[in-house]
Amino acid sequence: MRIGELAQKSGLTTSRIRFYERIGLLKAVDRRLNGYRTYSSQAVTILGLITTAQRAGFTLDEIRALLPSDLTHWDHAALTGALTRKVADIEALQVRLGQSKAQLLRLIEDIQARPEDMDCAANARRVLTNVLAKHTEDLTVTSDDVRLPDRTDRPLSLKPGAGRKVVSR
Amino acid sequence: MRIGELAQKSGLTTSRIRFYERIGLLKAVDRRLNGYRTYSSQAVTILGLITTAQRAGFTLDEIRALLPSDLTHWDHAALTGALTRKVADIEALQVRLGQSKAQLLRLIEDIQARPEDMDCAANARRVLTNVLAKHTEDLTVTSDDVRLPDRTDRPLSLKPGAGRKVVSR
DNA sequence: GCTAACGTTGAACATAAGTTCAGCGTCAAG
DNA sequence: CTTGACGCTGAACTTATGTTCAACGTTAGC
Repeated sequence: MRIGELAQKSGLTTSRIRFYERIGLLKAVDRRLNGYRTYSSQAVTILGLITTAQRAGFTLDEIRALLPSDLTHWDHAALTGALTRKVADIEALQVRLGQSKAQLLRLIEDIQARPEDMDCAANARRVLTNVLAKHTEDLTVTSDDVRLPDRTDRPLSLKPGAGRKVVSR
Repeated sequence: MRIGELAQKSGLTTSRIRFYERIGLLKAVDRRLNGYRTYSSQAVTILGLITTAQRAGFTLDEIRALLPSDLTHWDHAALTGALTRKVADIEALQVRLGQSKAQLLRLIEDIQARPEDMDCAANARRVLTNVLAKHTEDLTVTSDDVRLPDRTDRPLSLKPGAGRKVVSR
């Protein structure tokens, strides 16, 4: 089939399919004499796998490292290893999400719990102090701490090495 | 204080502080006659708030929209609204994380549950079919469905509008 | 033979949140 | 007076995941 049909069958755009080829992720492609790409029905499966893996939190680089050229011949060890690590990543993120959610809920309550006799400015200071309490602790500790406190100070997202970043320098 | 001291006190880099100023996020800055930036101790608080909000999943744009120029004068309604929406975003992501994790665990089990009498190729096909089952359903349904199935087909991350994307076109 | 739909390419653009760099100015100590 | 640390600017670069565009080639139907 040509690229348009593959796009339709896989639900991806043609630009995305060409992009995957360019970065070496989709190698199952041939060329007709006129230069048109041709795909077998395997390509649909591969694209399905790619988007499924993406949904599960794998980057395209990770997927490329795991996807074999022959779909019937996987690297079992690497695969289950990567899957297990991804589960751990997810669990770590779940923990952080729970903490963030709890902090937000506490904050919402705290804002609404302004004592009748307190003016807004004072309330703001009170809430502000509470919000920054944990962070400031971190800071004062960090300032002459040797082991970094695991970098929880970054946006919430499921990135490959989200936990243990080794700054090679 | 000058920028270096603020960087040290806030734990951010000077480039990051200048960047925040450039994008209009940190307005609490004055200039000496020599061109050097000067900050009050409020700036430390503001930077602390910014990184705390970032950790909780707010983008810099969102933070800019919520941060008042006067820390004692917040927009209560906008703030609690944003906080509540962020909690909802987190809950949505928690659900997706749970699903992804469950799928990965199922997949790991499935890979290891290869029947003794089945060769690797056949096992690969079996597992592959299972993995893609849900996705293929989605696809066949989507093809002539009116309401989009809520775009769960994208990487896991906590982005502002992660749930309900309105394509204005 | 024309037109519409499809295909090709390379390059540029988009986003978010910064970092890095070159080239220059300022300031305090020795 | 020199040196080193600190500061300034604007521009370019980074990462990941694509999209968009212009300019051109191919093919099928009429």
